[in-house]
Amino acid sequence: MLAEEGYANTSLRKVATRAGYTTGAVTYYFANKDELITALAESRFDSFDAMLEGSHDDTDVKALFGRWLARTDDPEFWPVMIQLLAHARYEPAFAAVIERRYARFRELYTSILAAGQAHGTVRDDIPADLLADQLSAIGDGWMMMFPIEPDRFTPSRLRALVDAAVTLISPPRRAPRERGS
Amino acid sequence: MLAEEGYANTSLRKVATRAGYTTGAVTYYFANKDELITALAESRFDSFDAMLEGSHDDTDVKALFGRWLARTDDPEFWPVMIQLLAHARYEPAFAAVIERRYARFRELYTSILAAGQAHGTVRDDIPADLLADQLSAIGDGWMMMFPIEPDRFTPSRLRALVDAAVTLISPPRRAPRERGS
Amino acid sequence: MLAEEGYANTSLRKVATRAGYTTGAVTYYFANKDELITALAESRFDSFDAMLEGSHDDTDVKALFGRWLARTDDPEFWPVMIQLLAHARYEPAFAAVIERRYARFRELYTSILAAGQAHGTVRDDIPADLLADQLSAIGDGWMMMFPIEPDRFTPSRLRALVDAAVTLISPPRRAPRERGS
Amino acid sequence: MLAEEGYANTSLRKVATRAGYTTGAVTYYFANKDELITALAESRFDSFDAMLEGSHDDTDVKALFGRWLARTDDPEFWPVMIQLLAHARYEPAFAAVIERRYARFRELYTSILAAGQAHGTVRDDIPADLLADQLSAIGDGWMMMFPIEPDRFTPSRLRALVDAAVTLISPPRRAPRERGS
DNA sequence: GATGAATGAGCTTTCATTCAT
DNA sequence: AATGAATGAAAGCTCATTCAT
Repeated sequence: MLAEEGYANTSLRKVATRAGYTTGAVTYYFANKDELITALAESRFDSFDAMLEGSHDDTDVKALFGRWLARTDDPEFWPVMIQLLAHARYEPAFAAVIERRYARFRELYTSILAAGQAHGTVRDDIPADLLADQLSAIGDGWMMMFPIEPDRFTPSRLRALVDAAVTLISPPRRAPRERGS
Repeated sequence: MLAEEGYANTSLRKVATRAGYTTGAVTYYFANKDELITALAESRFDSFDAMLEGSHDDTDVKALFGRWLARTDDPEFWPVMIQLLAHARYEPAFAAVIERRYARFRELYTSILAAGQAHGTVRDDIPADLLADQLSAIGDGWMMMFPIEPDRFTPSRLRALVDAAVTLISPPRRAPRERGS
Repeated sequence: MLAEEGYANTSLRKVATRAGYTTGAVTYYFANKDELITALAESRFDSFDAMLEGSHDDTDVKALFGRWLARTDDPEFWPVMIQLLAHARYEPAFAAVIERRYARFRELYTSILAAGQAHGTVRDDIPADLLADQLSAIGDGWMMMFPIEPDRFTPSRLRALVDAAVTLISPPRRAPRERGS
Repeated sequence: MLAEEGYANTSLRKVATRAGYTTGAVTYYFANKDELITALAESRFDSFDAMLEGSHDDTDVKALFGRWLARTDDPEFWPVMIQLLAHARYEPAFAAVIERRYARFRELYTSILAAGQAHGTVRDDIPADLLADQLSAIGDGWMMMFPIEPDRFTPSRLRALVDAAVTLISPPRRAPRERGS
């Protein structure tokens, strides 16, 4: 519902009906709308965690991005996240959940990138935590535009974007060009 | 109101009251809520355009980012944009406005970056349009997290992020490890 | 509605329907249920004030009681007051209205009784303010039982109660009885 | 709950939670809300009866009033009674309980006052049953105002009110103004 | 004896919208 | 240009009640 109708148009009533229950049944399990939304957010982050778990001892940044992009398989995943993130600011308890979860992601990214720097597969002229922030921002930026312009995100364009991102964080190649020589 | 209360909590009533008018006055100027929100979006993009106008014949990418970040002076700017963008998907007429405006930005970015590549100030191993997409995504990603975790965006952190972004798109310096060999 | 159904069973919906309007029309005039109830209370006290106005420079306590009892003409008056008073405790703003209004009544009673004492028509072995409190309590006590046992309050019984109350506050008659002599 | 929140805000859910049970447990013992509230009323009247039992062969009206006022020790007693009485009208089965119980009280009062009249401790120019009604009304009147203006009912004011009530129903002393003649 | 799931109706309140004035 | 009255729908939520377990 969040993905299809947006937060503002998502009502307990509609959620209940869609689930084949009455409104009362929903409020029986979730004290209020906040709790319902927060539960949804936690569940989404859980599934996201599970995805990352696989790449835990991985230093392959490209594979990581690939998994992130694989989310576009489910055309609802990103739109849902956008609705949740956009609303977070106005539900402090909910914002706390997001802060906590996001912090974990950035830590993970940072450690992966730091490992990459140690192995020489990631450029080391920028601190790992800054690189993690940039990659995280790139992912969020894509996520934000995807619901608005899904057509721009063709598989080939996505591949090109991933390749470009990987190039950005790779160490400079040996002899880039005979510039000025 | 959008920034302070979020889209879901913004009503014509509240907007009218805050403006010192009655609800009827609002509906006199805007046929319906969509029109009001779309007008707001256009106005925001206009002010954004005006900002970019200054850097039109500019090839200094860092200055461009700086202007983008200068928006954090107005703590409402980014939150408003997030609310608008998050809602765009569910208001097709409104999404069209955003698509059109965003396309212009990316074109501008692309031309600036292409100019930079021609001058050798921007790396040319990635096509300018892909770089523009990445920079745009980075900006959007920051914008999205800012309303949720404003405290993370200290001036010094922002400066570090800008510097890192500039480093990412700069031409690779002579590979450091070649130096001593 | 208050009289017929009681506070707990009085809904804005029902009030609106009974008035031939929609719920929205009610909430247009009264921001919320409290305000509606408070407005009703004020109006009731106003009509009560008007009643007392007539006896302002009156020292005839019996006439005063008579007017109070005349309220039983409108079989709704007392039940409404009971509902309002019973609910007052749980609506502080509303309780304030009642406190203020009741204080005025007691002052008026006190001044009337004091005048009666000066004229020798009211016993003076009890301070006027205490007498006023007692009379006020008697009136409230009747009011409270009336809605529950209306049948007990026949016109003749009411007359007897008024006469008894007047006797209670009258000065002892000269030679009550040859008791003990 | 009745005392603290008022009848309109008292739900089976809240009662159950406060008792440490589920709603189902409440409906297991009480077929419906009416039955629960009626059971509460009976229990309250029982405890009130027990109080009166002690003064059964008592002719000391002052002591009787004293016991009535002692109820203010429990700041919930009167508010609960008010909620019950105010609601009685709208629950016929419940009103019947109150009628029956109140009738008993008045009978008791009447017999006590009649005994007092026989002993010369109570004025006999007003029939005992009317006096009983007045005293009952006074008690109810206090009870009604207590929850709204508890601060007015200081111990010393209560004592003064009791003394005044006793004076009201006492046999007239020799008329003071006759004294010196 | 008590729970937990669920219903269905109803509540107060808010809202976008309409329209006569 | 703007108000004020009113609608009608929907919102989030609460509630008494039922009933299988």
